[in-house]
Amino acid sequence: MARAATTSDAFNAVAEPRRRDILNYLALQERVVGDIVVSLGMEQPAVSKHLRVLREVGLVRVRRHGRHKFYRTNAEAIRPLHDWTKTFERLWQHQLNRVKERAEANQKLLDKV
Amino acid sequence: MARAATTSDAFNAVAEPRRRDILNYLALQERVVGDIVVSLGMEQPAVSKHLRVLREVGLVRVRRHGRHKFYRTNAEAIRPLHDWTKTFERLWQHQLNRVKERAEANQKLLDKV
DNA sequence: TTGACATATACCCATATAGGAATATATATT
DNA sequence: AATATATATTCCTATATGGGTATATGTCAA
Repeated sequence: MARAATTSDAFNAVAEPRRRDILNYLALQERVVGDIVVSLGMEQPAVSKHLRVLREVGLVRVRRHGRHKFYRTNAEAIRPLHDWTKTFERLWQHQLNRVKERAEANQKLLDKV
Repeated sequence: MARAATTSDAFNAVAEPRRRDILNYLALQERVVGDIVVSLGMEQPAVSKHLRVLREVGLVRVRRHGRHKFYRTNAEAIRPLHDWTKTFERLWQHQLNRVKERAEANQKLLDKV
């Protein structure tokens, strides 16, 4: 089997860095394709292709106005990613505490020397 | 160019669902490869290959004991993912509020009929 | 040393990619 | 109608993938 399609879910879609760039850029306000091309310095076909992937997994929404198309990030589609990562939040806090505690213990030992 | 390597960063590594399964499984306690094979019902070589990818991007840590190897999730490596998704948290809350408000407004109109 | 057990790697293959260049489609303007 | 503008699609290619099967490596036990 090959790798799962980029369009199979949000996890695969956002694995590509340029697509995350696009999502960041479209987060605060909707933008026209040409703006993305200029602002992110990518080729226009590349932008269109990335937008297609993002649209297919629901990460962006489109609105047509004449010959322009306004894209915007659909934050709701990022939520599954957030939810999954969040299940580990407690763990890295715990791991950080252990590192911190050990560092402090070592410091105490050093202080005695 | 082809797709970025699965080992290029955590985003690409966790795009594969079975690797997320493994990370979930190894989150609470370290486990031996054979346990993963049995518990997740995968072929042993497949597990080893997934573990290699996860290890290369720092998502798991290994400890050898005799002929066994204990793997555990390194939650800290998931943090960049969490941080990125978190920047959109405010947005989907906002978008949800808008949906809710509109629903309530529509309900009010219906009540008058 | 030989054999059993645990894990890792090598090899094969079908498949999807991202980028680039060229072209197609759709809409507006004159 | 003809042209310009905005966006999307097609075609090409090099590359990496994940699964399966077989095999290699490493370690323990007798």
